[in-house]
Amino acid sequence: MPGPARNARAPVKITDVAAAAGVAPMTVSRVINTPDRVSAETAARVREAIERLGYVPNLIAGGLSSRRSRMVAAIVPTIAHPMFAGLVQTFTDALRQAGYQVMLSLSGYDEPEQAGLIRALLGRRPDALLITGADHDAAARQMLTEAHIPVVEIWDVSNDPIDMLVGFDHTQVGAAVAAFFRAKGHTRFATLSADDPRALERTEGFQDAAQRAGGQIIATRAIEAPSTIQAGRRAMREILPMITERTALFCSSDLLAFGALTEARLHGLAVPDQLAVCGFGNFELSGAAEPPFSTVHVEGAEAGRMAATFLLRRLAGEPPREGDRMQVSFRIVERGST
Amino acid sequence: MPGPARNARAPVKITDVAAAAGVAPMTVSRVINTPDRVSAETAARVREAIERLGYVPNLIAGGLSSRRSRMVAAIVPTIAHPMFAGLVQTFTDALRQAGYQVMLSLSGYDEPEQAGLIRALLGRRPDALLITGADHDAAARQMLTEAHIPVVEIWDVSNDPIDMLVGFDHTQVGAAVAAFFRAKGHTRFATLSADDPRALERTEGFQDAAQRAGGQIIATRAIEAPSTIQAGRRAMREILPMITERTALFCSSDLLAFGALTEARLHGLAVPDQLAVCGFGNFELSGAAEPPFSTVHVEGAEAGRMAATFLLRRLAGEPPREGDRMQVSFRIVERGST
DNA sequence: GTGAAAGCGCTAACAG
DNA sequence: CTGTTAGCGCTTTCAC
Repeated sequence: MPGPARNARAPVKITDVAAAAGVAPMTVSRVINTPDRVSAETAARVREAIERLGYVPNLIAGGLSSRRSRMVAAIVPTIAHPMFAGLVQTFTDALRQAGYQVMLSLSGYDEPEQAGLIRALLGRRPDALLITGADHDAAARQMLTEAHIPVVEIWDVSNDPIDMLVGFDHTQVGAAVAAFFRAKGHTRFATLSADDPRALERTEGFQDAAQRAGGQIIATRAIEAPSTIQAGRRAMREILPMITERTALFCSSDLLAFGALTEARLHGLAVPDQLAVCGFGNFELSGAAEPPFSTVHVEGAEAGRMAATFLLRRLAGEPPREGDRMQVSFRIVERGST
Repeated sequence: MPGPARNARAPVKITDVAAAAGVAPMTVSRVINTPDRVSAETAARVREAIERLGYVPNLIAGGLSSRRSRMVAAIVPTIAHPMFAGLVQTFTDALRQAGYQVMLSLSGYDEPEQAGLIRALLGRRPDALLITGADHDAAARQMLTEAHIPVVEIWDVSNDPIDMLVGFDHTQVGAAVAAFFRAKGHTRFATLSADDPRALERTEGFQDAAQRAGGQIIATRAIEAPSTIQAGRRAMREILPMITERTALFCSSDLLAFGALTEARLHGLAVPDQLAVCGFGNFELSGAAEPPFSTVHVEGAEAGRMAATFLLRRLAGEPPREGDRMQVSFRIVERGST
């Protein structure tokens, strides 16, 4: 047992600062947390002592006492994805400015461990929690509910959210792309998709809308999440033989779309005349590649900001309200591959 | 199976479980932390109570008492970068398996806030800390030292590390690329670089080695970090006029390299005959783009794993040792753009 | 194998 | 404006 045996150099604590400044510990606490309740001179003396001793307040102890950890837990599948990376950045920035620290956890795309992860995070008593997706198993949902903290679900919609929600309907995204293609006269459609729940929703939304509009699905491929360029190329090679006439392809990620386009070009397919392609995500790649390609843009950064705003509002003591369910907007960015 | 409904808003604590199981709180604690010191029957009874009440131990309280938070802080500039995303993933996974939670913080590329960030993290009393880079200002360095916890610096080398180190010499990377180009008979060189410290080191290492070998630097551009494809394209357009003869270009990131190659192709430059290009990072893009391009591969995932191993060793009570300074290996992956 | 007492370092709540 | 008194929920230590 490696316990804390080595107390040769004890860390500075609030009583040390208090003694050095000739005040009570509580006064030191006030200087740090509610400076306006302390006289200027006292505050100056205390600050000098803090500085001199290199005091770093123990937020663990403070959190236990105040029952506010000033931490917010965030669960996202991955950060390797520009989509989530951007969202996490803005979310984190917004919360940091309000004095909260974000505990980020990566859940990956297999969700069996989800409940365990949530348990581990709740053990740290975060003041609030953000979680990706709106479809959690019973155990996870129960823990989240019983934690009695503000929770925001992102990146999806749900007719039965746990608490707050900032997302969009992936089915609608797929349908919008199908409508976009239809308006350009397409009747033959294909899809390349990762197999995570939300990518599949987009794909199904696309297929359903395309078929309802009288179109034909001539090929579909689902690859194991996460999406990669190489997976896009491989999948495209498989469906290439089926593309004998003018076809419109929807990919659940820009990485897949880029891979598909690369492969299509190698095989001499004319884009967009023989093959029209639309991706999802509006990664830098989609606009910076040559030629650039069409994609669906989602306001991920805005979603991160909104999620933070919702949580902060509740953390400030405001009651839940209607507007706590927000649709994140998306739009199709047309770039010549369609 | 979730048990009887408990609508009481007060969270379940260890004393509730103890009462329900008819034991002392200490016994509940043992069942959770040192199960082998409790009789099987008692343990079973306690576990049943834990389950039934939905008890989630308060790690904040436990941490305060045991002086071990079971948290490890990690500071990286960004996660939008595949390099760091991979490193963070393996680091996090390795620590989670050992029962530690990683507090991830994004520092961005402007390092004035560095000390403030470190202070905020240390306030949570992490048991250990990982930080990117080896060049910290005096205040940051002092806090890190006085925290008396294991610290590992990554992604760089230093002749004066704070504690442990897992990195590589960016100057050497640049020099290796220069030698590689020289061996192919190049004498005219150019560079595209981000302006963060380590990218600049790689670039300078390249330039110095190229010149010492009798080569000539005909063009250099530094763009503001972080690197993007678009920035690579813009910078490439600027230096295109100077590429009148066979030239070898080193880019501090694969994103810049991809942008440069895209632009070069648009302008009809023959690759690699008129322009040879080598990137850095071995992002998926470098191997999956068509044509694929040469780059420097760094064992980032391995670095994350090693950093975790070093920290865990020390957290297990082992004393510091020599091997705590590790060179991460790199190699040039040749792919036809050179 | 189990329990009782005594804090961990800080802040809420209440004086003065 | 400042200080005092009690804990926060858990684990350490030591007793049985």
